[in-house]
Amino acid sequence: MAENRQVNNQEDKNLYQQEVHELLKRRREELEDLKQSGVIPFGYEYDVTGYSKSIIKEFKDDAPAKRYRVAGRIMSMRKMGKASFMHIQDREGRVQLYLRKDALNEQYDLVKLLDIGDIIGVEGEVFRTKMGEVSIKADAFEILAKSLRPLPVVKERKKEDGTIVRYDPFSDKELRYRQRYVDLIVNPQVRDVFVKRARIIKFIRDYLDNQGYLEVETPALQPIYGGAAARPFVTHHNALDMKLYLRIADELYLKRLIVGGFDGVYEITKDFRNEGMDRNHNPEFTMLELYVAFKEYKWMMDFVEQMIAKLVYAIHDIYEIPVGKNTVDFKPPWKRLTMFDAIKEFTGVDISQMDEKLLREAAQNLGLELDPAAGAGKIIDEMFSEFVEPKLVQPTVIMDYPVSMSPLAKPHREKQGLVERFEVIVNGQELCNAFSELNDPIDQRSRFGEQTALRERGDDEAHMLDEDYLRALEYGMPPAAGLGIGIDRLTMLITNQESIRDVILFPQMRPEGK
RNA sequence: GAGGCUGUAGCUCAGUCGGUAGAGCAUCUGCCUUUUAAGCAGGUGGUCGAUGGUUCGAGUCCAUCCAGCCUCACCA
Repeated sequence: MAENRQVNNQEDKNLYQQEVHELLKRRREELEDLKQSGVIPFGYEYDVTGYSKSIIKEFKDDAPAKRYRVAGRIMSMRKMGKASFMHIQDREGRVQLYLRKDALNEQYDLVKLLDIGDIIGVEGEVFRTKMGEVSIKADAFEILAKSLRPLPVVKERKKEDGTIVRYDPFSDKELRYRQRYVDLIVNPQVRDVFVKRARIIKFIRDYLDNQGYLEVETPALQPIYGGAAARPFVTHHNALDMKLYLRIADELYLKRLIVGGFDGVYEITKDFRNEGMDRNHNPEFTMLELYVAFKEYKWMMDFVEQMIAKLVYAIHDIYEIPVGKNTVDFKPPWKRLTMFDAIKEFTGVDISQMDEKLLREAAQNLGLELDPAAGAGKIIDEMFSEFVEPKLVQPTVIMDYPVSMSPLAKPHREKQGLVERFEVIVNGQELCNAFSELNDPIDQRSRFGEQTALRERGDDEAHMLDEDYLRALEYGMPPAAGLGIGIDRLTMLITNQESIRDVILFPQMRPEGK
């Protein structure tokens, strides 16, 4: 009850502000004026025959004028008494309109009721103005949606060298994320990032489909979560009266499908992890996972290298792209280092023969502060994260990880205590994670046992024992290589965005309170 | 979770030592039929994030809270 009242108060307040605020009030009055004069301020359709950029591109000064019907949002206006110029924005970009009284006759009176932000449809001939801009001379227009809120006005000026100066850009990050629709309208570069994101996902999907891999869907609601070390979101199913978790990874279900006889499956979907948020973490994020039967991790290295390089080329037409202050060259082959060699290269310390005690000493000599509970694997990971990872700017494959950090990966065929796992590091960050999949059910059970022990010691991110997954492995899973790529971070890299919030349309935010 | 920075008009921002809240754009009125950050003249518009305190007086100083960003921690 108290909650309802609060909501109502909030609604009242919003209504009140809409009533009172001068700019909102004015637009509502304009809307009434339009209705009074018999104009429908929210049209039903518009038969569009041309788009801004294409129209401008196809224009020829010496050819007969072409007619088009265009539709878009008014982004700027210059009203000059009996003639007006405006730019409308459609899916391709912007085009200038020229509206004059002697072409529009009595309809010209409506022009004074148009605002920046309104969506209109316009019909007319293309021509070039005295100042040289290809424009559309309107002989009719319709209002398709009257805008009732003032759009942030971003003015642009083209300098003589062709570069565009933007004045008063809509730049408040909080407002941009909360009102992404406004961000997309006024910041074309934001739109571009999300178009690229879509192209990235489509490229990957096409690439995998063309190689014969099957796209599948596995449960997002899971009774037992697994496949990664993370805390889950918990929910409840009413009819079954049971606790369910939102997936933190797809891995264990996809490998069940490898058991089932599909020999190449992938999924591109949302995972959910109940953790802190920062420039690299959003509670829901998009993962690609791929599993290929009868292959192992070195095959997967070649595969990822090719796929990512081709992806970068498909998006940018070049392998070298700017990432932050650096230029990253994705052209294969990429440097490959074992984790031990990488640590040796950047710290001068050879840890390949060290036991936990020696490792601890070596780490402390390098100035690392260690949790006393940290085991050998954790210490190695710390050393790597601290001294190596930040320095790897160019794509680098790091391989052969300690077994204790990889409970689902297959033991290294030659090196005791390691698994056949690799990550690709770019610009100091993990781009993907992959390994030869553990298919020995006895070994897998004992790995789960170690995780259970960790869980009992209070590590709530340790893996849960998944009895059904073990049952599946006991039927026999072919050897397989698996790969995980965070699509959001991949997109950050390829579009050179420094925050995950800039590649997610609606990033998670605290509730808006006023 | 800790520290730092930020919050002033629809947007982008100034605001000095505590002394009657400012600019540009948007918006309104008037003029203007090839303008383009259109122009010219004149207006409107503010719970200074919220609450409390100090003070004769707070946008400014103090405390608490809210939101955002950054760094660290946690975490892939």
